[in-house]
Amino acid sequence: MARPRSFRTEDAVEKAMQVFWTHGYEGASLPDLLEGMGLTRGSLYKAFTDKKTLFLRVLEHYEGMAVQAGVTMLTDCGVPNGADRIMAMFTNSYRAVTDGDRRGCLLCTAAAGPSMYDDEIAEAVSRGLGALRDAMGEALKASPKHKDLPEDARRELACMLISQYVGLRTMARARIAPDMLRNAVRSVGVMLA
Amino acid sequence: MARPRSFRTEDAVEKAMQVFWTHGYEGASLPDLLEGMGLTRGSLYKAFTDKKTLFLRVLEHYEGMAVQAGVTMLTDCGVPNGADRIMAMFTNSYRAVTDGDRRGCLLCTAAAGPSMYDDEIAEAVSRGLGALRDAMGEALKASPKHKDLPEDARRELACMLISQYVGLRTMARARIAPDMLRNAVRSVGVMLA
DNA sequence: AACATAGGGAACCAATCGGTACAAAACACA
DNA sequence: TGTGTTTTGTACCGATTGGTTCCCTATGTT
Repeated sequence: MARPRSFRTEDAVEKAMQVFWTHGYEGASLPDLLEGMGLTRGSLYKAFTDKKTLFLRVLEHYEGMAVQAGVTMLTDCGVPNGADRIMAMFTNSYRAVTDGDRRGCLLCTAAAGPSMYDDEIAEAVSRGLGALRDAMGEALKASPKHKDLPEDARRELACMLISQYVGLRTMARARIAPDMLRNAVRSVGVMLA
Repeated sequence: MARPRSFRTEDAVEKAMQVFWTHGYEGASLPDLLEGMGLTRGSLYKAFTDKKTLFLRVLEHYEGMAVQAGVTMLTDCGVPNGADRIMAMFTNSYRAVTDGDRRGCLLCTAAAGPSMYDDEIAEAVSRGLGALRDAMGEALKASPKHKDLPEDARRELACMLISQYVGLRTMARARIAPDMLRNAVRSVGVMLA
């Protein structure tokens, strides 16, 4: 018994995600978001309360998209060797850069930014990176070289790989020479081989 | 034949560094800086032109302090095994967190932030990380396990270690569970051993 | 047709942003 | 002690920040 939304909420979140992804949380202004989402102030605030709430929605969306894609890749039994799955993920991150996508990872950008001061954002970041870490652990279980390691060692290695991931994607944003990223990825390959 | 500065420029830069270190570039407002540096708008703009110029000065200062400290640690021949020097650096980063310092690395925070849009800042970040990478390479030359590797492989490994460093310090800022950082560091230790 | 709720758009808000103008004060040198 | 030069402090600037409020219109349901 009321007028329906003229936009799908998820679409708006998706578009907001693109804006935050490129500009970061603090760097994305309201006008940026309004333009990117294709709606006006009134609609935005009615639908999402405020900027931070929108950002939390976006982080959830990102978890459901990019993070989930990573988890799927890492646990994809179609690739029998887990180390290969991990390498695929790192290689993808590197290729994104050579393809011109220097936005890095929304989670990693948020990690360096607002999560320092905001508990809810920090928690969302932790949650996303934790999911990736667990998926890394699963992948290692499917790696001939690592499957017989003690559980602790595998878990530690997964943490290291996440840290590697965060570093790689953060440097991508900083426009570090692509060589450095490629070298890092190659070295991860050597280490896992 | 004029009135002299009432503050030492380097002192002011040092204080500005502290502010930028905790708040990041965009997160540090002029009032934040003025209070932290203990001077007024007029003095700041006369001495440093504008915020960005000040930040570039700060980055230089950071290179001369923190980065140089890292380079010194990595190339310190007092510790004969280069791998030990590298581990000392990672262990220090972890201990900073357990000691309550969650600011991470100014360079890494800048990497995720303004270096995306500003060439000069991006270049300064690259320069600092490059210096650390080279020092990592030097340390590896002094590691029994790595000194006989081909030059390329060592260089690649150095890139990976830098990426690891950036990841670690970025996650520190994000208030990721310290366990994750400790695990990552331990795993680096295993890898280098 | 009437009602309830939604969106759309603009006007408006106080606060803050980085930055500037300028007068007064403080020093070095003669 | 003057004189000239620079610093310092403050008032002020326009622009932008995130956020609110309003009214009008559109579109469902009953």
